[in-house]
Amino acid sequence: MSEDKRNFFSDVYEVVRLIPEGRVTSYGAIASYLGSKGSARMVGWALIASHPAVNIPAHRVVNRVGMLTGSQHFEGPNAMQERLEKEGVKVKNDQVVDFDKLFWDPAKELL
DNA sequence: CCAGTGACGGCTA
DNA sequence: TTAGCCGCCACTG
Repeated sequence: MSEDKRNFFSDVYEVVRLIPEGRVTSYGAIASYLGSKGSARMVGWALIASHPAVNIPAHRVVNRVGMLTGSQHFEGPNAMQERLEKEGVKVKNDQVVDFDKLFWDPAKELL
């Protein structure tokens, strides 16, 4: 594993950890903030690699429509949804309710 | 080395 | 408006 890639991973972890409770963001937003716009897949891939290794609220990261596409990669098929609801984020059919209101853009909020 | 796949996103028909 | 295709980047077979 190259140093560059590891740096990218660290950046992803840092941003994800900065997400406030009850708020969510998208892979593309993080990718864009890190300068890898268009490579949202890398963000998701980084989360997979980080999931068992680093303790980060990956459940607060969803796709651009607010769908819990990665719920299957968690401890259970609905672990991600339950965690979100536990933080006050309502989820309906693997899909975040009021996603546009709960959306947390690192490029704006974090600035 | 080549082809297929994937926690995505934007564009075109 | 909704549905489908292509592009990104790294990994696996």
